[in-house]
Amino acid sequence: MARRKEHSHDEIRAMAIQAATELLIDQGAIGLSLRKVASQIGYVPSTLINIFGSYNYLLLAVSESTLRTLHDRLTGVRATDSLGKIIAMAWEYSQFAHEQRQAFKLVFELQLLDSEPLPESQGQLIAGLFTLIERELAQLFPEVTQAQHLSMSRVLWGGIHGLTSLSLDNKLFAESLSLRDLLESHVQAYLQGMGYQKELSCC
Amino acid sequence: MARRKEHSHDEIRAMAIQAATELLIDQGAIGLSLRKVASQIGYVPSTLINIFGSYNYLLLAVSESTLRTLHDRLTGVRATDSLGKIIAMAWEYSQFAHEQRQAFKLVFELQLLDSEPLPESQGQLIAGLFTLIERELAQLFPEVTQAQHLSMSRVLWGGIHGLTSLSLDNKLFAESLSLRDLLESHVQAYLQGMGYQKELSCC
DNA sequence: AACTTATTTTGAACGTTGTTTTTTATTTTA
DNA sequence: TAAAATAAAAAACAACGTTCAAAATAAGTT
Repeated sequence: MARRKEHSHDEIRAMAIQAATELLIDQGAIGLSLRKVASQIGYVPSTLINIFGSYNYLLLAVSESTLRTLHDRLTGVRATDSLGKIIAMAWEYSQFAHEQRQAFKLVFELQLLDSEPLPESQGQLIAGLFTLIERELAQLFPEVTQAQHLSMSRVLWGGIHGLTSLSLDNKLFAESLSLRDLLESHVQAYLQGMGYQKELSCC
Repeated sequence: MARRKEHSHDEIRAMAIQAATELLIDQGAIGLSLRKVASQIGYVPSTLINIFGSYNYLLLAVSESTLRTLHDRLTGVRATDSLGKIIAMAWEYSQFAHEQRQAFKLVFELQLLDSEPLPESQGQLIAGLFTLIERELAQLFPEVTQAQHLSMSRVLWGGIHGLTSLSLDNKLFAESLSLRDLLESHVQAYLQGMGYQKELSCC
């Protein structure tokens, strides 16, 4: 058979990504498969393989879509000062992770084969998350080099990501502690340790 | 057929865990399967299912073994002071993760079904990692409550784990920065921000 | 010692997976 | 209109985890 031409390839791409995301949300990662996605949108496995290249690349497209949504959520965060903004973004990051648990985990747990190189777009999307923090750091530490902004943004985001990931799998083993407080403690104390003083005249 | 009785169940358990670990090391997570583990040790898939309960539980046993090794590595760390010890353990943690990349990822990415409850032993093993840091925090902050030691240990370990995980997947996007420096910056600055002063008389 | 009963490993079967290859139907081109 | 190119579907394939009935050994009984 051939070319029903009801939908273009780009349309099929979008349909597949959406169907996969929905399956991921209400069936979990275990309930997601190429065949289910295909049947969900009225197509057949081999058609999706032709379009995406492989099942892994379909999952990568889902991951990319998730990252875009996350990035949009983070740019929407507002706060009065840069410190508050970093803390608010940290909280937004963890909230998103909990709301879209399976999709979030997919982003960081999907592993491609050696024959499936990671597209640069995916890397740029993650790097874009770091940039959001670097911008605020430039405000907080105008006297410091950009290389140090880079370093600090990695440490900050690494901690935010680690706390979020562990919390997501209930591996913090501290029921009495709230994730929000942990995130705030991390950001606040690290920046303080790096020399940040909240409009404070001291010594 | 039955009861070759060449090996006890415990022996088969150990053989399977070791074979799985070896497959994991030199074939990657993709090259690991119940059937391969079985054939590697001269048994058959259903035998391993009888013993472990499911393939997932076999993987959980591998994860447990990995956690034990990691814990042993961390307890072997020596340093002159508590701050140095935390930093050294952070570095040891990340080194182990890179050396046993696939096994390390398995620990945090294995997801059980709802019908497969997580054994308490697994939780206690992870909690045991936090305890190692709590002990040092008690030395550094003798005046502070245990609840705060708990909180600080989570923040510290969350950051260490996050930086390590991102580095493991090349998702830090900062080739110029060394993981070691990032870990040290994290631990040092956070503790400083929390009030730690390295034998310094100030103000 | 022979027979019966349990026990335990196995082999075959099942349903599902991603992927490859072949077939078939449609569209485009000559 | 006929031939060539194209694209979707169907079928086949190999591998997976799991289940289940059969088979072979061990243990227990007479």
